[in-house]
Amino acid sequence: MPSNTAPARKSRSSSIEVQERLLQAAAVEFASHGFEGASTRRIADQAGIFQAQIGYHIGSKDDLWRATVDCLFTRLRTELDQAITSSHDEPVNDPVGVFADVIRRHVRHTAKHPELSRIMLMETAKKSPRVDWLLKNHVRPTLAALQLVWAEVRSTGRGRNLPAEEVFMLMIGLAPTPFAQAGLMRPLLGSARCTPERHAESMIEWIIG
Amino acid sequence: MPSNTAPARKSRSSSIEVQERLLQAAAVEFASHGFEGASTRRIADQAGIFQAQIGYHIGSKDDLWRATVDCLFTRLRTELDQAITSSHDEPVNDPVGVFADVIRRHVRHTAKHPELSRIMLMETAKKSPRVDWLLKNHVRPTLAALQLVWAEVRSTGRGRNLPAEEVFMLMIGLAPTPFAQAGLMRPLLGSARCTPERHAESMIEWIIG
DNA sequence: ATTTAGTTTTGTCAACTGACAAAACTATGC
DNA sequence: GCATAGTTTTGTCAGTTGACAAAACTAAAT
Repeated sequence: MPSNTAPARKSRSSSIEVQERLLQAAAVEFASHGFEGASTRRIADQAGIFQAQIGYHIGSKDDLWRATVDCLFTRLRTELDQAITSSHDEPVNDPVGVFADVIRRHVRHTAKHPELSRIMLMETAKKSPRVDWLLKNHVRPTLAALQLVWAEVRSTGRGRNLPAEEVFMLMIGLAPTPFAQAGLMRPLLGSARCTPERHAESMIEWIIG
Repeated sequence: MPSNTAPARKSRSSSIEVQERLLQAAAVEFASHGFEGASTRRIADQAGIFQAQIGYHIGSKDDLWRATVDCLFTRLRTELDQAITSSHDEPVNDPVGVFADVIRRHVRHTAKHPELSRIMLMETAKKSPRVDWLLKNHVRPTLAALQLVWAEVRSTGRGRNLPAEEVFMLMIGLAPTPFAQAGLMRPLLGSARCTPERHAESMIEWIIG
């Protein structure tokens, strides 16, 4: 690992920039080949660095996977939090509008960055240390935040009569489908129906009604 | 490849039996590691044969993948066809009941054999020769059959006002979620909600209403 | 100018990958 | 009993994998 002390050295390509390219390339590779199928050499090539630098900057292949998911999930969480926390500032309280906004942001984000959905799709077949880590550090915290919003929606009497768990399944299972399985879905549904905007409105209808 | 002529020889373990074990093992391996991550040696070990026999009985790794998907999809199609064709014999015509039966069979089958759903999940991220082959030989024919049933449902005035394409997406995207992503979904939703029966009824409610 | 910490580059390692060749084996047909 | 077709077993091939070691390099601190 790089500098753990001192006032941050400078370097030929600023270490941070290297890590960014690395995590970006890793996301694409893990998303298209899964953890085992992914090659650290291909990732390094794509990032324009040497394979051994992965070990230096991040660590093992497993460390790289976790760092990649950390990065992707943080970006998603930031996006969703904008819908949730911004509502607290407003005087008017419109939980339904907030939840619809969450759905729209989630779908848009999934369409623009299908990597996270695909990585989760591939690694969550059965219990594993990686899945446990994923649940503990990212999925459960995110869903806890969503659950609060959904409870508010239900308390206004609006929204379909669905338990929060089913809403989560609809969001996790359905939102990425047209984009994370684009090779199958685009020929099947047509490109028009695989638009984020259109898919988001469908999902709002299904979940909120 | 084995006997292409003559009255089917006998052998130490009947060639057919070897292929069955092989395809079974291949399904599990491809489903858990994807095409690239799968190892023909692990598959052979699991089937209790030597790696070189794969080449003899089936062919290349790619041939093995296609043979595996052929086998899995045929089994699914047989299951679904029982719901569709059996209704033609009956004097009473109840498209809604038939479609609900299709959903129940699909969900049950996906729960019992998650391998096909997982293989499709992993390989259909983007267009590829394998995806083209999958669409042409299996997905499109199956969906064409389903489309007829859905049209009948809609013509009775029942069933939600959804285009067939969205119904397909719901079925393909949602039916496998609790089982093909069991490592994520069971801890999240609880085992009780991951029952095939319960999930099937939820899906019938979402699709037919 | 020289030390020092951070970073890159090159090289190597055993383990594994899929494919192929050829030998060994086995049951059947004649 | 012997040839034959079908099947299994063993061995090998070049290529790739993740990890590690060490050298080379660079920029800042003294």
